[in-house]
Amino acid sequence: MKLSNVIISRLSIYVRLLSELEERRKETVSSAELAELTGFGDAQIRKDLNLLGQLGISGTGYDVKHLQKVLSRVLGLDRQWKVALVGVGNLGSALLAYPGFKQQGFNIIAVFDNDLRKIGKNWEGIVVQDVGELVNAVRSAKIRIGIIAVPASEAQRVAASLLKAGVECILNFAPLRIKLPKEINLRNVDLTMELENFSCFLTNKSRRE
Amino acid sequence: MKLSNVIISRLSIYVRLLSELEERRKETVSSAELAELTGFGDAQIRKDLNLLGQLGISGTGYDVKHLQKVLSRVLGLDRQWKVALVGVGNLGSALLAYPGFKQQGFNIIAVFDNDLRKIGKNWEGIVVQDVGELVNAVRSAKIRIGIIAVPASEAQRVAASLLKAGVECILNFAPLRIKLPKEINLRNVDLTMELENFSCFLTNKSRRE
DNA sequence: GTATGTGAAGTAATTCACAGCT
DNA sequence: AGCTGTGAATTACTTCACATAC
Repeated sequence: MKLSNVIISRLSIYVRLLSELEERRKETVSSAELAELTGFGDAQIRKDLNLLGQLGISGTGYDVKHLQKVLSRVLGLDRQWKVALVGVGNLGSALLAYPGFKQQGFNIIAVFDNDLRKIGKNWEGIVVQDVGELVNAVRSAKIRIGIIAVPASEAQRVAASLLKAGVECILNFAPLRIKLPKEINLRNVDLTMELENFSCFLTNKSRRE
Repeated sequence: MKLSNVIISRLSIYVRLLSELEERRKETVSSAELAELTGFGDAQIRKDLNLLGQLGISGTGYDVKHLQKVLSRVLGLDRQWKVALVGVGNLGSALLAYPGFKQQGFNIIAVFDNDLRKIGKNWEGIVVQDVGELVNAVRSAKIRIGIIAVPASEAQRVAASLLKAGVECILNFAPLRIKLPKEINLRNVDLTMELENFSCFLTNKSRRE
């Protein structure tokens, strides 16, 4: 079963919505209701869910509890994941303190920086290690997910270390395109790019008016 | 000229790459070189750039300086944008301290929170205002871009206030799908979703092996 | 010769619309 | 009656391939 990124993104949204519905003791939910809640089309929701098996009941909808269980399993949320974070600047610290990660089973268990003032310090309960120790530390802890929250100038080097350490997935916050072999699952969160989308939108909007 | 989001994202990448090339005193660049640097196809790059006019010179490539100027204008990077930030928790503080925004002309000039301990305090040079003042403050400052960095439970309400205040673009960091009229340019940065993509990837990968 | 601009072909994602199940 | 599952149609995005321009 090969799920594309856009589908996985929607599954993430469904699973969150479902836990909400479950809390509200809702037993079943129809694709039309999910469409209303998410803003996606109802057919799309049925298509997405149908990829995971025949989960729906005609005339009734989907069983909230069951669907949530299936989605959680498919997304790998029924287990714990170890994560390495590189860079404890403003953004890195914020990520480390973000409670949402642990809630979903993502545990940042190793943190690295190259700033001597930070190395050895306790940061949200984790001791910051020298980035020079990254390869060994990440490899021996068998960490498969890495987060890059360092300045752009260092990001490519950090990525190379993570690769060497055997990491399979990298979330990059540095505003540049890292080059990595394509078997690595690389995702970029580029905040400036998001704002540039807005400025482009507003610029062209005004031009039209 | 209607540019889709994927295209705007690529234009953002090009413009950054070009400023790098300009610093290195590179005069011209070909679509093949840009393809090598970005990982996109060369035809795609030519298609993207061609949307902005006939900017290339056959047999030579694109003039770095000129192309950069055109891209900056299209993306609206040749002017200043006022931004409102709602929520000064871990993430909000990190965004406020992030130097990349100001560099690109995005100035966070108003900050809001509902925490009495934060209201009135100076945060990176800006006084935090009560979220109750948001509508008036944002409207009178004519701010068109808003960033939501509050917990999920409050995000929809904050979005409604921003809408009321006349904001046209909203960047949402809360892990839920906000409902807004479609003329608002809403973009979501969902960190948990990114990690869920990884856990899904790793789960299915292991299953295959 | 080298690199652009661009129709045509190919691929992916979404929406439509309805047969068939409960 | 109500809602799913799904081929068919549509739309969006990407890649190919080559005539054209420098």
